[in-house]
Amino acid sequence: METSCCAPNELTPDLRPIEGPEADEELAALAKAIGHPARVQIIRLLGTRVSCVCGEIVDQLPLAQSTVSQHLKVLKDAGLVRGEIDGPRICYCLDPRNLRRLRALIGGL
Amino acid sequence: METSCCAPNELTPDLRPIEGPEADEELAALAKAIGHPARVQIIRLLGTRVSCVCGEIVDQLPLAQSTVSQHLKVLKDAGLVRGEIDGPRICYCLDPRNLRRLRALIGGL
DNA sequence: AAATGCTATCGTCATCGAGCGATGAATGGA
DNA sequence: TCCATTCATCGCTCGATGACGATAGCATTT
Repeated sequence: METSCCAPNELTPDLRPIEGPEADEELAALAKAIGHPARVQIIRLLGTRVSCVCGEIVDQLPLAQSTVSQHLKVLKDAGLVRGEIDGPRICYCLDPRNLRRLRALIGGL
Repeated sequence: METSCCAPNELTPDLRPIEGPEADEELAALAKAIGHPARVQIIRLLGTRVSCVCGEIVDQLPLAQSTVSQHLKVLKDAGLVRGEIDGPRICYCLDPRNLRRLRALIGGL
């Protein structure tokens, strides 16, 4: 049915503090997840695609499938990317909430 | 003579592209440098201090002096921090230019 | 000249990260 | 039911990272 596989992009305000020990940990974790060129590329890919991508990412990167899967796991664990099962494949998309969170934290520096 | 040890904060516009392979590498490198809680704390410290700090950083962090020095080196290599010799000690300060650069790159995601 | 104080660097160790091929689990189609 | 496709996970190697104590370099002060 071609429903967008990505969540409805909730717009509730983010009340988490922008500094303090927890914010430091959070920022470090998010930044660490982006701290690799391949993962930056993945995020860019997911940003440009209107629909969410699945294994096309593997085709776009000069890396083995297992390696790309690892990078996706890192991004998913950091909360920057979500993956939803779509039949035999898995549909990845950005998590706009945590991306905004990252921008806010970086902006607070 | 208590001259501020930090450079004059030049305001020339940043013409570097915000996306593409080079930008990906650059963003990854900058993010990687921030990808550790201690380094986030260091950046925050340097941001709040009016004057540039030197070894006070060691006092503020629960880490050995050599470890802090290592983290400072990482931040310096990434271009986020500058260190200038000030007599017997070394004065560290943020590099506002590359901090802005980081914000721009993150904003471009 | 010698001593002190501040940082950087070195050596070491444990852990993590990145990369790959091979294997395994789950789904959809033949 | 069996096969093909898709993705995750395992096992492995190797280099990078984080942490520390100890040591060396350098400027100021005595």
